[in-house]
Amino acid sequence: MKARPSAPERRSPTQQRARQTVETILDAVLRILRRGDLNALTTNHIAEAAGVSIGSVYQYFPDKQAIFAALHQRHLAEVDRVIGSALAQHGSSSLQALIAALVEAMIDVHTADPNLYELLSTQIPPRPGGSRDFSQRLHGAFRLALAAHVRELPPERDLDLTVFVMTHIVDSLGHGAVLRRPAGVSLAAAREETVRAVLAYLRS
Amino acid sequence: MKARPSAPERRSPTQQRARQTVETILDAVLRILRRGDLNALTTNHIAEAAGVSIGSVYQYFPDKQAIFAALHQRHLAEVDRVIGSALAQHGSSSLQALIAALVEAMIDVHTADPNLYELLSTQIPPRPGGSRDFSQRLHGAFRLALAAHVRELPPERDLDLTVFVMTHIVDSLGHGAVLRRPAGVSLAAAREETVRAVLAYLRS
Amino acid sequence: MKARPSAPERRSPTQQRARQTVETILDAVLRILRRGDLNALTTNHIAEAAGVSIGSVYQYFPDKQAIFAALHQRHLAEVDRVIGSALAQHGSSSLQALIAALVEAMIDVHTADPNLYELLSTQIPPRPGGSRDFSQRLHGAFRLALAAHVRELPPERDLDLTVFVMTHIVDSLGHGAVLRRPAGVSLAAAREETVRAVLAYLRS
Amino acid sequence: MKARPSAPERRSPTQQRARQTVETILDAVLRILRRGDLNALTTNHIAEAAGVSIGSVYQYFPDKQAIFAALHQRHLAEVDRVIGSALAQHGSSSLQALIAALVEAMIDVHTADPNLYELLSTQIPPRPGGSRDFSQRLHGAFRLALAAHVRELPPERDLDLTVFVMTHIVDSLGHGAVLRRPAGVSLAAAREETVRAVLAYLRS
DNA sequence: CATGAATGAGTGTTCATTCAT
DNA sequence: AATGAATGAACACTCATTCAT
Repeated sequence: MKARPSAPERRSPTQQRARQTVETILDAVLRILRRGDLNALTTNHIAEAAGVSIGSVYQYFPDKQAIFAALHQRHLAEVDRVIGSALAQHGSSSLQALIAALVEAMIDVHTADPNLYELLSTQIPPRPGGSRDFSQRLHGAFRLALAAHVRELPPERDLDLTVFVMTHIVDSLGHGAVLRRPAGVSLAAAREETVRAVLAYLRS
Repeated sequence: MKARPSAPERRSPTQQRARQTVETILDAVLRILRRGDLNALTTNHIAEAAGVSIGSVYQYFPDKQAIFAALHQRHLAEVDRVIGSALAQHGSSSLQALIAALVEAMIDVHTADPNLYELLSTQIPPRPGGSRDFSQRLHGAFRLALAAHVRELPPERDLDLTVFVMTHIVDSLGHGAVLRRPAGVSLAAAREETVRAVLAYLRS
Repeated sequence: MKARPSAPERRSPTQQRARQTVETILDAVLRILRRGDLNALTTNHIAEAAGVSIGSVYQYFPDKQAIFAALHQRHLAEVDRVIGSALAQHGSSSLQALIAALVEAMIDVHTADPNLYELLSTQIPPRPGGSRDFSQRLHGAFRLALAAHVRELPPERDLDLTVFVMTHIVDSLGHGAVLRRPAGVSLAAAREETVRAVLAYLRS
Repeated sequence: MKARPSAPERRSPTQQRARQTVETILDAVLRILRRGDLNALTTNHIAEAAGVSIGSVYQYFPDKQAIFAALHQRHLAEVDRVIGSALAQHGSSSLQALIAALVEAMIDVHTADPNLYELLSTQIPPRPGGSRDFSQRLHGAFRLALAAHVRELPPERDLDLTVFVMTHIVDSLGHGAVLRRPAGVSLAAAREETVRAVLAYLRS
């Protein structure tokens, strides 16, 4: 926020280093989550995994919760990016293609770090009134997505409700497809089936 | 152990008292969960909330996990009961009515203690191969349910896959309907919409 | 202590049963000690191993210590018996034979339950002034034993001191021979060597 | 980390402080042992007696056992030192003087903290094959000590066996002289008698 | 700013002991 | 007497957090 009169592309070294440290810490958490060692998610271990001192962690995060909150933000940002990209590529395709792209995108986001979403849902207090952050984004995306295909859909659908349902179907199946998939079910099949379920619901 | 020729329904006092204590402890956990105070789920607090000493807790549960495992069993038993009852009442109704009953039943089970299911999914190690216990029950139920309506369904559906999808839709929406329902959406609407989604998926 | 007018060999059933229970409990402790599971020496486990209820244990022993104290008494009684028997058999043999018999006897007593003596020495508070009970017995035994062989011994030996030293040599080597014997040393060799050490000390 | 060209004896403050804390904790254990309050040997009490927090104890010791293991090491190091010093001073004296010096040295080591050795022997698992660490040291010392006096000793003695016996005599009497000495026996007399017993045994 | 030693409230758990049955 | 469910003080240990260096 400080004035940068001359060198436009330069952040103050201070801020840059700080940003770097924050990222390092968040990456360390993801690394631990990917190892699946949920018991290693202690502040001291996170610091060690990040290669910084525990003091430095508390320099940037007021408490442990704040680390997860930051990850939540990063997650939301990625969801934004991924949805935006899906809309850009398939905005003028058929409804089926568009929905498929969105579903694929959402599943991808969640399959990259399957434990992350579970952690966040446990650790981030779901603020009363629904996880606004999250579904507002999907809300907007789906509104855009569906706008071009209104005629293919039954009229009089409550958009809030529809997005609520779609979000949960996609989340839950994307998540479950990675963590709880039964023996005989392939990941690809689970994906296709999710798309099928969402489309069927939309058209019903 | 005392002779009791006429009243056959009596258990030995010893076992009865023990069973009672176990139930008291499990109920205390539910009470804490309902209060939403997830941080109060310590063994000592559970004992206090149950009105028994910490020693009594460990008389019946080898460790903290075992408490949750017992709740898991209770939950599964209730799912069994509820599904069985739905099948009994609507076994010969239309597919729509049957599915609606099942969905309602499942949602009811989960809405009674919305935090419980979340806790269990976090604390009970999902045994490799999928949470067999749980979906096996739904599997059987749906198989029975669908058997009478095969003609209404598209042929060649993979039952494992179908149950996997349905289970997640019902779980996720049942759960989300209670915990994350957006402002403008009523619980009844969420239920109806879940039924609609499941039926649409089944028929697709 | 109750009058037994007619049946001379009969104790009162009450007392006999009590005595029996006490022995059962003490035997259970020895059994646990022989298994080497020192962590299983809890009152509850002792009761279980004895096949009695924990309540019964406290019927006969005011507290846990008292159990070990009773074992201590039993141990002392056995030492008495064994020493007496050695004196009876070898009272008129050579000094060497007598000492050998005493040492063997003492080692036998300690090797039967090597952990017991260690436990007792840890758990029984060594009353100030030396463990009178124990060495008093050896004291008397050795006094008797040595009396017949005064001429073989150097004059002017302090008997208290001599017994103190002998007791410790025998105890320590008898114990160590079982629990800490190095690889290349046989039990028999350790015994012989103990006799040698004691005799050498006595004659020095 | 600061430049310190002239004073070479300084350790990094980090390590020094840590080392200090470790020593403080170990000293606290000895202090408690000297008070004889064996029940106060809890981790929390040790921390309190050391004037550090319980957290600091666990910063340096993985568990309670490790505290005793560290004391064991310290004890062994002192035995080393003391034996080395005895050998250095009396290496060329008579066998009697040498043995006397060794015995005195060992007794001194054990009389400083008579409860320590008992605790260690109870708490440190005696690794199979005999407490190598310990007797190996005495082994070496005695081998050196005896080497110069072979002619005074009977030939064909098994060195392992001899050291085993001597070690136990010295340990047991050194220990007993402090903790279980009978009323009429002075500490000095007990020491002399131990030397006499060891020499008599060696020459037998 | 970074460090990491130090903190201590709090956790899961044990076990000697009591007492209603 | 005998039982064993119940008790709860105490234990070993963890971990989020602070602060002197």
